Amino acid sequence: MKFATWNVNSLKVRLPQVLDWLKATEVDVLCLQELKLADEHFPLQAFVDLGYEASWAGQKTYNGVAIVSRLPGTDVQRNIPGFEDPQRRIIAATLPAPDGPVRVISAYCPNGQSLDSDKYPYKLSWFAALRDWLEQELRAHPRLLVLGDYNVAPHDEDVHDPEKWAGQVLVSEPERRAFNELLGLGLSDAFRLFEQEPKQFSWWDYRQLGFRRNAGMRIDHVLVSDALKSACVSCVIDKEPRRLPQPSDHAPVVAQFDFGA
DNA sequence: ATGGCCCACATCGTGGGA
Repeated sequence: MKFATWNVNSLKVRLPQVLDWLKATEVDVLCLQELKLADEHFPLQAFVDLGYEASWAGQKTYNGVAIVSRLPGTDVQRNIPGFEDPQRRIIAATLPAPDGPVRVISAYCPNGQSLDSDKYPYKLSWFAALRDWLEQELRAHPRLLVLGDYNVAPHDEDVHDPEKWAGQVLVSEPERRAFNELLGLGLSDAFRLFEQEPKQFSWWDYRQLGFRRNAGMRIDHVLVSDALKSACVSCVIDKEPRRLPQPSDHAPVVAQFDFGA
C-alpha cells in the first residue's frame, strides 16, 4: 500500500498532473498541500472519476490541504484542535488498511519567511501545537502517519549548499529542534529508514534553474509511528513530475508499506 | 551584479512562497 505527499502549489493549475500521476503510480493515499482554493472549488468529481474519495480543508489563495484515498476516511479532523488559526494547514482522517486502520495526517507547516519575520515565531508556536496534538493522536492512534511539507530540512545533508543556508529559515536550530521534537514522540523520518543516494531533495527553487542544478532542499517528509515502522518497505522521492512543463516546485514523496494480510 | 520564478488577486502591482 502506497502513501504519498505532494505540495502542488495550486491544485487548480496542477490537477491534470496530479490525475496523471495517480493513474501512473497507483498510489492509494495522497496527501496534498497548498491547494490554494476554497472548499467549494475542490475538484472532487475528477478524483471520484479515477476511483478515489477525498477529504479537504480549503482556503482561498493560500494554504489548503487534502487527503485523497481509494477508500473514504472517517473521524476527519481539520486544523489542530485548540490552536486558533484561520490558516488551513492540517487535515486528519482514519483510513482502512489490510491489517487495521491507519490514522493519516496531511500537514502544511508554516514557512516562516525569515528569522526576523513575525511569521517565524508563528511557525515555532505552530510546531509546538502540532507536537502537543500529535502526542495525543499517537495515544489514540498508535498506527499513525504524518505526511506533508514541513518546511524544515532536518540535517545539512538535506540542503544543497549548507554553508550558504546556515542559520537561515528552513534550517535554523529552533526549527530543527521543533522537527526533532516530533521524532521524539515516537515518529521516524521514513526516508532515512533506508539507504539513500546523497543530494536527494523534494523542493527546488523556480529561480536560477534550481532543478537543473539540483539546488534543492529535502523539506517534504513522511513520518511513521513506531507501530508502523517495520511495515515500511521503501520511501522515495519521485522527481518525474518536477521535470514536466509548468511543474510544482515540490516533488511527491512516496512511502510503501507491506501490511501483510 | 544580493535578483532572477511562479501563483493568486474583482490583476497590470503586490504579497507569499522557500
